[in-house]
Amino acid sequence: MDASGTMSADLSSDCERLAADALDTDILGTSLDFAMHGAMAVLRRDLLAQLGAVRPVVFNLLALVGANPGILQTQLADALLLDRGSAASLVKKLQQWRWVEHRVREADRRCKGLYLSVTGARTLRHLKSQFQKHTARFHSRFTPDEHRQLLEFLQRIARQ
Amino acid sequence: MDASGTMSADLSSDCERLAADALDTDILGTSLDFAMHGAMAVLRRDLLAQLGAVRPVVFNLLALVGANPGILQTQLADALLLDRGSAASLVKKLQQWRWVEHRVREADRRCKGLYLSVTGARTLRHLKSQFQKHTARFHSRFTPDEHRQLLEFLQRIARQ
DNA sequence: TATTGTTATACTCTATAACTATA
DNA sequence: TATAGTTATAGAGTATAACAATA
Repeated sequence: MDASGTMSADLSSDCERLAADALDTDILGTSLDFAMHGAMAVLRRDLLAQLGAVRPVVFNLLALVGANPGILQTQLADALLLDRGSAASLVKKLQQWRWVEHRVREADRRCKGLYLSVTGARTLRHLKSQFQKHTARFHSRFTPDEHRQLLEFLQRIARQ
Repeated sequence: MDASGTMSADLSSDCERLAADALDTDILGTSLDFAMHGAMAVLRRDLLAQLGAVRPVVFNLLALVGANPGILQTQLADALLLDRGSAASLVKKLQQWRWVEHRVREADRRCKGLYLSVTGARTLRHLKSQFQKHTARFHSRFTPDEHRQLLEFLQRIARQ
């Protein structure tokens, strides 16, 4: 349609856009992948703005170390859905920032238990309060039942 | 816990991992962001394996051009949630592969309408059948009602 | 001045693979 | 031989910004 609402028979001689809602989204309209992509994009943009310079994966890692003092890198990798190399790079960065410390386990010197530093613990508390603001904005779009249901749906997809 | 099921008072002298299901997931357990991340990872891995060398975004782009002959790059960018630069790079690649062609609109020579080539149309048909196999694997985890509900939930998040 | 498209560049995220040290 | 961790590299995906052509 052009601006006056009539069909344009020849697009190549009419630079009006097809109206956005006149676009045929084809498979995209019912694609789980694409709907997920869109939801992720919005969620992520909001979370990034809320956490500032801290990446979401760093927040997740801090939360896990905070809740599981002595956790190993390989366990972090598993829980965060990362490979060992990516987990190692992250941990190295967090150690340079002095947010995380490690102690080699004497019983098996290959293993390093990870712990939050005092600074790391303080940072985590701050990030959690920021995360709560982010979470609240999206929780408010769902009833408690809907939210539980959505989480269950997502976990059903993630289950291998 | 160690292998015998007793608590280890001193982790630093015990290299047993905390059992995976004994990990405290803290906020990750109820985090929409993390659940979404996990679901996306599984969906995406499956889709990549099914589409072979073709990236999901390329499939989405082909589907849109196929369903909307003459569509503009900026419209593609909007629909695919990309910026114009990324859309331009994609379109350029697809033109080099001879899957997509363009015609400059004489009424406004800034605009290029995009169309599938014969090869592109054939490729799209193949990719759609591959995509269906992927889709079927995940649809089977949901009743039709649940699937509709999940899509609606995701769109509710994506709505700005 | 606004819009379409182009190009170069850079950053995030993650994977792969080769490596060391320890068991 | 297997496991924990390290490091270098590469690729996908996307954003930013400066640019040209057209309106």
